[in-house]
Amino acid sequence: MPPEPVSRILLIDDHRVFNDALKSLLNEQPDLTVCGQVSKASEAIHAVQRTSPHLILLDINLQGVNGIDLGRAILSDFPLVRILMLTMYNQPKLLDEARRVGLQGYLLKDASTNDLLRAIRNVLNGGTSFDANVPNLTSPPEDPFGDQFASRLHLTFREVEIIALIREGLSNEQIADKIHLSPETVKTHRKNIHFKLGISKVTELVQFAIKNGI
Amino acid sequence: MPPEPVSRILLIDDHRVFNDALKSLLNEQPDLTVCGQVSKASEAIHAVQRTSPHLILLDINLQGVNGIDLGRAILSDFPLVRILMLTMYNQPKLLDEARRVGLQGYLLKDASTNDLLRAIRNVLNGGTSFDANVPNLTSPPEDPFGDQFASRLHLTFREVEIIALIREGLSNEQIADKIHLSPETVKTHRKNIHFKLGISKVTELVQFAIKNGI
DNA sequence: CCCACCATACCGCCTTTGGGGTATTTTTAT
DNA sequence: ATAAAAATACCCCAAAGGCGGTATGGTGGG
Repeated sequence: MPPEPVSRILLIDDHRVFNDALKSLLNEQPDLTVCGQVSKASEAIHAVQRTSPHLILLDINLQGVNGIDLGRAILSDFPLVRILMLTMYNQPKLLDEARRVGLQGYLLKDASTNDLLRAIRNVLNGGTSFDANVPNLTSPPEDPFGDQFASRLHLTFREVEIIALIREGLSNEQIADKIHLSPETVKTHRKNIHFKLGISKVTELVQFAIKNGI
Repeated sequence: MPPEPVSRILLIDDHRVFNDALKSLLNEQPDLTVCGQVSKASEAIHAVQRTSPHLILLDINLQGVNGIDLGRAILSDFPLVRILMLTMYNQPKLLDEARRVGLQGYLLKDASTNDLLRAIRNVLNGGTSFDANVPNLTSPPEDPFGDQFASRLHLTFREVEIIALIREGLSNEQIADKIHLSPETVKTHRKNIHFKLGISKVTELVQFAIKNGI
């Protein structure tokens, strides 16, 4: 076994109803660490920047601000962070919105600690945990779509397709031939991909592709 | 479990002392198959070309030709094949030469079938089995050096270093700055790397680097 | 109906890679 | 001591990628 990497978790919670139990739970896990905690939405972005968490546990009820909006804001600045939403309300509409925004999970605060821990690990492993009854779709990266990175980063079908071909080592020209496009169009898609992923080089793109199983 | 890929093994053996027992042993393994057998060094290269083996079991005592020289010749044409040398002689000098040439293992013919099988699987998994007493260094890719792909592909220290930097997304210029070289030198190393790996694009290089944990 | 998004395509300009060389110095192995 | 391998560096030229634009047809939602 390698030395086991530690995953940093940031808590964003207004009420603190949940956090004491949660924190002692997390403290028992050698591979998980709470890297910070904020209670105001205004501090959230800064905290993310400061602590570079792998996972954010986000309370949906922050003063005034909608947790989902905050989630979206965080993701737009830090597209690679994974966010698990905690809520007291089992509202399909909110769940759906969370999913659309690109969060990795939505679970009820009355979930058992076991369920919670399972959800956390699941999300850290690249899966998602949605639904009010915390059914953990133990799904490592598989299909680019369906709550995967593709929708999270707003990648279109064409873009994912082209990422795969770039990863295979094809040039713009070859890609164009293969899917019957102008090389110029491939270049355009490529520019958009770079923009969406916040990268600028093929090397970064290949790494992204491999990490996400494209 | 995935459908379990079958590994092809090519035997190059002059004496056939070993092969009958060996072949029945291999036949019992569902995931291993003997894809060919030759007894003359002159046929070896052609057989490798024809059968694309994953592993070659190479007798060190071929008529006239030194098995190590043959191993070197095979590797120069097929750098990705893995070669396990079989010998009756426990000669540290030969062992050392085998290692330097880039073979993955050197083991005595009187090794137990268990040891042999262990060595074969080990080498197929990317490890090495050297030493006369068949100590299997059950080592998945870790350190580039120490009988890993680096020596197998004759990559030098500088080259591995530069592969790592390329993978990180640095340009020739940036690499040059970082390790205090001329960009032209970095280009030269890069050309050599491409030649040794038989590739021509960064994308392929990044994939190689990730696969080998550089 | 309009707007946002997607997919398509082109232009120009500059940087970076890739492939072909050659050459010198330093290190290592025999 | 000497030969081989590694590391350094330069040349030229072509190919590919990155970055800045702009533009048009299609589609789907409010």
